[in-house]
Formats: sequence, C-alpha cells, structure tokens
Amino acid sequence: MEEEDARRYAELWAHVESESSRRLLLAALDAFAARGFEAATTRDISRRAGMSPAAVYVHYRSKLDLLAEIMRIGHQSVLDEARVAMQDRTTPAQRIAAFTAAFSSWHARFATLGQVTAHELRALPPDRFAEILALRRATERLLADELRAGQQAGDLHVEDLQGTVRAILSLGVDSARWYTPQRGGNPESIGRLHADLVLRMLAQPVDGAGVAAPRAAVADAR
Amino acid sequence: MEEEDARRYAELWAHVESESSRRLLLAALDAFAARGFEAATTRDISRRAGMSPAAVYVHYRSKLDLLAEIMRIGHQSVLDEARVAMQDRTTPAQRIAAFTAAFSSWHARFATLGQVTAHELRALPPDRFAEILALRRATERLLADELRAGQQAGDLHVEDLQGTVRAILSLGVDSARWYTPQRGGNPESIGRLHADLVLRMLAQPVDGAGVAAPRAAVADAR
DNA sequence: TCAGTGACTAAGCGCTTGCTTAGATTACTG
DNA sequence: CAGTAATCTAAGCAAGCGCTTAGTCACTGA
Repeated sequence: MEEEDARRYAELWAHVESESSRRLLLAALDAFAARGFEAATTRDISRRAGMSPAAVYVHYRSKLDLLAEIMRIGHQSVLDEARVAMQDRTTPAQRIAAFTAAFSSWHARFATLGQVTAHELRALPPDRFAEILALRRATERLLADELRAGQQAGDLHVEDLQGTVRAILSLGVDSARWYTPQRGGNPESIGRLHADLVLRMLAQPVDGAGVAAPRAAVADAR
Repeated sequence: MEEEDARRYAELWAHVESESSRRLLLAALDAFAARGFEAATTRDISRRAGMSPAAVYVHYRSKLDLLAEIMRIGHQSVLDEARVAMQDRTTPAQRIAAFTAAFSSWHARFATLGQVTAHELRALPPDRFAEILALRRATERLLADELRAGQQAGDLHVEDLQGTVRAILSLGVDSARWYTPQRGGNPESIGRLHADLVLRMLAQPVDGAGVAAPRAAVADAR
C-alpha cells in the first residue's frame, strides 16, 4: 500500500488511541485484502506493522478482533458519509443522487476496505455479524426511504423498490472490486457518473404517445 | 446445497467425464463458497463428495486445480449464455438489453459459482489467471462493442463508455452476492429488472426545452 | 533507588493443513 | 480365473497455523 493510501486510511481510525493499534489495523487491512481473512496470517500482519507476531496480541485479542474492528469502522464511515451528503438536500431525487455519489465514491476511495467489508462478513461470529448487519441495514434504509418517498409523490419511476435499492447499492459495492486510481479516474467522478445513471433510471415518464421524458423532479437533481 | 442446486450445476459440467470428478467439482464449489478458497480444506471437500481425502488426488492434481476448473467452466458458461441471448437481436439497444438480462440472471441462477468466480481470482497463479482474464475480457467486449455502436449511431446516451460498461457488469456481478431464491424472486426477473434499468440509463434525450425523452431505438428494445 | 507498568520479542506448543505413500478393493479383460 | 488398470482408503509427513509463555527493556512515580 502506498504512502497516500496510508494517509487516507489514517483518517478513518484517527480516534483509535495507540499508534501501534492504528498501524496494526492498516497492516491487517492490507493482509486481508491481499489474500482474504482466512489466508492472511498473523505473522504477515505483524511483519507489515513492523512487529513480532506476539506484539499483535498486546493490542488485539485475536485475528478476528482485528477484522471485526476494521469492519465496524468501515461500515460506520460509509453510513456517516452518506448521511452528511444527504442532509442539505431538499427533494427525494436530490437525496438519492447525493446518497449514490457518496456511497459509490466511498467504495472507490476506500476500495481496499470496501472489498473486505463486502466479502468477509461470513468470517464473523453471530454477535459481531449482527452488529455489522444493523449498520448495513441503516445505510440501506437511508436510500430505500427516499425511493419510497419519491415513488409515493409520483416524482420517481420505481417499479420494484427492493430491486432498485439493490441495484443502486450494487453500483457502489462493486466499485470496490474493480476500482484503481489508474483505471477509474478519481473517486468523485465515479460517484458523479453513478448518480447520473441512477437519476436516468428513475426518470418518471411524461405522457406523449408512448415516449417518456424525465419530470422536473429528476431534472432538477441533475 | 439443495437437491435442486445440484441438478442445476450438474448441467454446467455435464461434459466432465467421470461422475466422481463431477461430484468433486460440486463439493469444492460448495466449500469454496462457504468459507473461501484458502479456508476450505481438502478434507471438507472430500467429505462433501463422500470420499476419503486422498481420493481427491485421483481426479485432480491439487486444490488449486479444482478451483481453476470451476472458474474456467463458470466463465465459459456466462460468456456462452450472453452470446446466445444476443444473437437474434437486431439493434444495439436490443443486444444490450439481452446481454444485461442474460448476465444478471446467470449470476442469480449460479449465485454460488458467481461469488467464487468474482472473488477468488487472486488465488490463481499467473498462467491460470491469464486464461480466465481472457474470458472475462471477451464477455466485457460483447457489451462494450454494442454500447459503442449505439453511441456512434446516436441512438444511445453514453457519456462515459468504460464507466457505463462497468456499471452494467456491476449489476450482474453483485447479484451473485445478495441473491437467494427467497429474497430475489426468480433469476429471470432479476435479469428483466436490470435490462429495464439499463435501457433507462441509456435513453437518448430528445430535445424539448431541456426535457429528455427516450428515442425509438431504446423504446423498441423495452 | 527501585518496585511497578506497558510494549515488546524469542521461542515454541498443540493443532491443522495440503498432499503422499502403501496397500486394499473392485471391475473388467483375455 | 489370472492379470491389469482404475479407484479408493488408512495412515501419516513436513510445513505452517493462531496464539501463549517467559522474559527483556524503557519509563514512571514515590
């Protein structure tokens, strides 16, 4: 992982007290992303953090504790960013665009973390899993509530609410899989692209001999 | 894995000669999907297939060989299905809709396999990886070529070609992560939903005081 | 001055891993 | 029915695993 990545991720767990703990979180994230949680070894993690294998256990009780902490911080971060992005918008369409842009650009910006959060859930024991699932559900609800509001107001075209929610989330989640700064431009441009695509998806037809046009509600949010 | 799944997957590797080999492919797929390639043990795989651990090595040279074979068959299958779905369509928009429906419904129908194909690529050594990557690129090209054709003909709205390709693929790939028959309906309905969302994304604006309407090219493909 | 504390390391324990070996069993052939 | 090849199992090896133990070291407060 590059210097720049290290600085970006440092902000995520700036609230973690010890410098060694923070170094271990970054080392563990790298190791989990590179080989998967099960294949990553505590020896590898400790080496990336510049410590002996035993030093890990001064700061964390187990390898699983490291994963759980990374997952918790990651899920909390994306939920917070989505909330902040939506808070000043005034219409469902605007809030959906803001959510999509924030969610997708987060997954590009923290692609390494995004891969781990999305695909190592199965490694968590039931109680940890439940905690993370609650955060995921809260994030999903931010989006679903706005889609429902826009649908009921007649401003947005939403035939399958749950399916549309999943589609929008998929754009973001999967960004973490393929994104690299080389291939994807900057994270914000991914967010803008996805927000634009989503607004097109939701454009309400205006009658005109079977031809559709986006209504003002959507055109404004562009 | 259920009886029904077993039958569905049996078709995928019907061409594999030995019955034991086919049972091992299914057992390995289950094990890889449940815990990840690295965490899955050859003892677990052999037990699922009703054999002793050593019997695996009569049919496959290594655990990695099992993964590589599963990946190859899976990637070839989705490429074939996409090609077949597109072949009788006459416009770019129709072929894009057909591709999207086939790609997404495949990932829902073979969700277990889809998860493995998408996320265990890193476990492959360079030569195996290159083989799989070629299949992925061929699939991607099926879609990209049609988007480019529709864009150049002026029928489709495509601002960011590579970004749009990735977005459409993301809808399918991520379906494998969340889909279950309980939550997602049948695979074909996922495909139809995604095809519809994609056609909306690509609708070309028709001038009219800043208001957009899909042109006939897209409306026809609906 | 020195007991106490927190961060760390060297060494290694008990266990599991992918895979091999040696031999048994089975199905088929001349 | 002997011979052969294919398929399987019981047993186990070398290596690597997560984590622990015992002890070192720098620093703190009385």
